[in-house]
Amino acid sequence: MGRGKIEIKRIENSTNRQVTFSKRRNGIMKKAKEISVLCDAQVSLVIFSSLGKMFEYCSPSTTLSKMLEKYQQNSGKKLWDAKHENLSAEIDRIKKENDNMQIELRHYEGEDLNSLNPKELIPIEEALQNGLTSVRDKQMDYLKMLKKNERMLEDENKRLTYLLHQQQMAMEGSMRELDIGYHHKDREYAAQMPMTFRVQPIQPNLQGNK
Amino acid sequence: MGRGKIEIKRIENSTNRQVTFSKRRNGIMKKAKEISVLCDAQVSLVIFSSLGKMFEYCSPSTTLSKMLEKYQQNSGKKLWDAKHENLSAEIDRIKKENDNMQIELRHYEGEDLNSLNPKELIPIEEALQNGLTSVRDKQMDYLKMLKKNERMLEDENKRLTYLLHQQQMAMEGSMRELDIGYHHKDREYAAQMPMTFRVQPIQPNLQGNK
DNA sequence: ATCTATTTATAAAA
DNA sequence: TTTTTATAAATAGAT
Repeated sequence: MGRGKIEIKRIENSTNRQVTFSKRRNGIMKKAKEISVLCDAQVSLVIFSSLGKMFEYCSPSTTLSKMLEKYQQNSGKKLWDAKHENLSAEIDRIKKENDNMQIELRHYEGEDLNSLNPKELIPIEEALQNGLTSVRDKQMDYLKMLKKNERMLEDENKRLTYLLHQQQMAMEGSMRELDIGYHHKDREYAAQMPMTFRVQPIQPNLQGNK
Repeated sequence: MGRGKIEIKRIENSTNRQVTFSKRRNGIMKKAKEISVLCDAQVSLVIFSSLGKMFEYCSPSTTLSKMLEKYQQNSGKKLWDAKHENLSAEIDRIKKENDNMQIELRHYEGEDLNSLNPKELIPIEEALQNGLTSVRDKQMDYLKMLKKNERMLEDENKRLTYLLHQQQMAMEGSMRELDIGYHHKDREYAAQMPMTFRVQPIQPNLQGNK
């Protein structure tokens, strides 16, 4: 339908091909619109040019998504279901894993044991025994740590008490030497001592080192 | 392009509409094929008639799925991603659940305890203790069942031994009465007794009743 | 379906 | 690209 008849085969001349594409694309779009209107049909048309440019038509009464939904129902073919199936398979796999763990947990918690025979009880008992031992070891560790901290605090306290006493003695001595007629009690001196001179207790590490 | 020009609006006559649909559908399919070949383009065309019948064309160099994949990339529009996202969310949810159970299991097995503080160890210890108690109770149940079976077997054995002895005595007695000159020993009579007369021990129930 | 008068699409040229 | 125009192709209405 033009000045000359053409064979239906790839147009080798790139420019001609582009021009023909443009014209025929318009033509096919127009036809798609027309059949939609004339015949009350639903059409979806997606075209990619050889250079990857995209063109689309979809009947106004529908959407591409709806069309594809119907397409799948109608044809039984799968469009995205490869992905869906991958995801679904993944879900099934994880759910199974989940169920197994759930069962294992319940067994550890002493439930659903009737479904097990005596031989199957043995590894569970062992695991529980080991777990219990580990947990109690860990608790013991914490206890030891607390005790150790306590001892450290006590030692530090003794050291500080000693230092404090020494200091007080020293100050009392120098006060007497520089006697200026006032006789203060020890605790009053202590109260007047500047903050920076007071002995600070170390901060005990109650968390242990983790 | 026909005997008369037509307006592009819905054809009210149902038969005409059907016929026109059929003709134009062929036309548009042909055009789709032609542009595919002539211009090296990729075309996907899906048509539903007003009665819901489906027709499809897709360039031979591609598939509808691939086209739609490209469509999504190109347009940024989402076709199926609502569904995908649902599934993905489901997967995430289950995976999280999974991880939590995994951690719980590891704790029960006495691992990764360093990430817990002393307060958190207590419920685990309790659960383990309870689980261990339950498992051992169950094992005890099985033991009791075995013992019970054993007792039953012993009782049955006694009963059978008694019956056997009684029978042998009875046979010995009648043999003497019908004495025919031969003097068989007891065990030889027993060996000649037909199978059906021999005492069968009951089959003990080693599985318990579950 | 098939025919065919007519409209429409478009190849080649500009 | 778009327009032009000669011609091929599509198709409306009839059969």
